Amino acid sequence: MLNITQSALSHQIKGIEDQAGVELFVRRTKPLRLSAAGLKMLEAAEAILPRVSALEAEFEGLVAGSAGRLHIAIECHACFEWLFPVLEEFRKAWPEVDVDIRPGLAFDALPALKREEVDLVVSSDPEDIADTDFTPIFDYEPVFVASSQHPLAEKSFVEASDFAGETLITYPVDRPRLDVFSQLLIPAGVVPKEVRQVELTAVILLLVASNRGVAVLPDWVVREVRYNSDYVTRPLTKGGITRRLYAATRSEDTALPFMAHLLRLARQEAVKLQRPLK
Amino acid sequence: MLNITQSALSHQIKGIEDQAGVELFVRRTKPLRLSAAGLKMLEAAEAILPRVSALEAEFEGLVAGSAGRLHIAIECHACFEWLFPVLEEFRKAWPEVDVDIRPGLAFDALPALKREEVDLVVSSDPEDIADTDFTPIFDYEPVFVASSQHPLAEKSFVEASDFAGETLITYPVDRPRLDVFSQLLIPAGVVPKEVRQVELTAVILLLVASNRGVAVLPDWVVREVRYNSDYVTRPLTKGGITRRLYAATRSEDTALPFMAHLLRLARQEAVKLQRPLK
DNA sequence: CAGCGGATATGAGGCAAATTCATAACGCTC
DNA sequence: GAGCGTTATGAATTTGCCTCATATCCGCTG
Repeated sequence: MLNITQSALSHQIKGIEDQAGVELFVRRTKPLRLSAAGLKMLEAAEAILPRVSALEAEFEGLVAGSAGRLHIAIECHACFEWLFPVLEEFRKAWPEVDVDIRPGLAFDALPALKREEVDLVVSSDPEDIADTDFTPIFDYEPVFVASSQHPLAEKSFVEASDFAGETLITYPVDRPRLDVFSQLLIPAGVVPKEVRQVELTAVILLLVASNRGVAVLPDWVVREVRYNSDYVTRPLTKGGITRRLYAATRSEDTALPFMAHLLRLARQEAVKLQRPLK
Repeated sequence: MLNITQSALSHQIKGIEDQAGVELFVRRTKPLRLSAAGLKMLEAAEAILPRVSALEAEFEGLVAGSAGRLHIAIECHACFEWLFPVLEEFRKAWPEVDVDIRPGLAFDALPALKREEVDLVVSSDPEDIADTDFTPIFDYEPVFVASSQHPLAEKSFVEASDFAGETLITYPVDRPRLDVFSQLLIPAGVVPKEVRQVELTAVILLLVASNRGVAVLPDWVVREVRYNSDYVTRPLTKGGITRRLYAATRSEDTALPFMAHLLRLARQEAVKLQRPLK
């Protein structure tokens, strides 16, 4: 059964007994029987060995591609909103994949990707990094949101200078990571009167509605309020600004079946987001 | 830290990686970091290794004599009654000892002792077995119990022939294992009119009280009903029969500290049993 | 960006540990 | 108590692990 000679097994048993300092078998009887200590060891073995087998099975699934890890860092703060339904869908298809969203990596996400701390980074700023692929997911437009009572509601579009006297409500991240700053205000050298940082999208909208400030959010975030008369949404600059969202992955992982599937699902979800909701 | 060269460790890691078929470390970075698979393995190790240490600690306690196993078989059916409080006491003193009463070994208990299926047998029939010690615990007297309404209540003692017309209530074990039969009826060649087997002592007493039969029980079992006017107790034969209860143990175990302690506790408990209750 | 230095990997050789083969000892059964 | 199946032991052999020596890799510094 063990593909080993009887002698080797006998030597092994003796070895374990010497190491443990106890007799594992009752030799007084014929045939051999487990002693009290032997039973304890059997108990332990029956707890441990399946754990080891499970680990081996997990590794096997890992090389077969049916299992794996998919820890996601999102630089884009609002992306949670569309990512979550995607992951819900994904989990059903790949139950063996360990899915997680890692918060607190909003910055420094790309180095973390290389260090294998995460496996996918959602980002708007592709860089030319070796062994890292940036797969486009969808385009979006950062749009200006204000209360319909706000003076800027009169304009058909807003520009950098319009922000000079405003209170701008943003997510709590560094300014260069925010589209308003990186795409509009920093290039124009404009600084808003005040910047207020708020964690939740719903709270930002609440503050905007009560005219405590203005915000810039991705179009798909504000699609829910576009037809709400409390708010107005306006393009940034005359033609609007378009940005592209990417999924950054290690090149070795990009072709992984579950990774490809996630990217497909993400693009699908994006299409749904563009549909005006009725 | 491991008392091993760096080279050996590197070889070991490679060996595990080859066997598991996965990379345990991310070599892209400096210093080395655990990969997803490596983290899984670490998780498993942190579950398994303490389990192994616990086993080793248990074995250590075993050889030190502070731990051990004490599985008890009782041939004598009623012995449960006095054994239980003894074990309660014992557990407090030897928390590391695995104490249990093994039912269903009422017969064949001594061979089970040799086979190390149990570690102590309570028996009234010492045999001369090699490597087996019989330590006396206490003497008792099997006494006749009947309803005070029963005709035999008139006699000052009962003898074998008195049982011929009676319904005898016994524990559900083979007749030779019952004191009435082995000590009285079998030698005299008497067979009761009927034998009814009942599991619980309390139920036996109930049936006796309602005059559905008579019984023979150890004196310490019936001490509670001795002064109850529903019952009478009478010696078997004029002088009464005396029996001795023994604890049978493997000779190698008899001197074990916890074993000696249990035997002492058992003898102590026996003294309490002999005291008439007030 | 070259070059340095610490960290990790590789290869060959030696040695200890595990396996095997041969056989002895043991415990049952008849 | 002979005979058989089971378990243990010892010596020879093989396997596999460790060390030493050295190569390679990677990040850092100037």
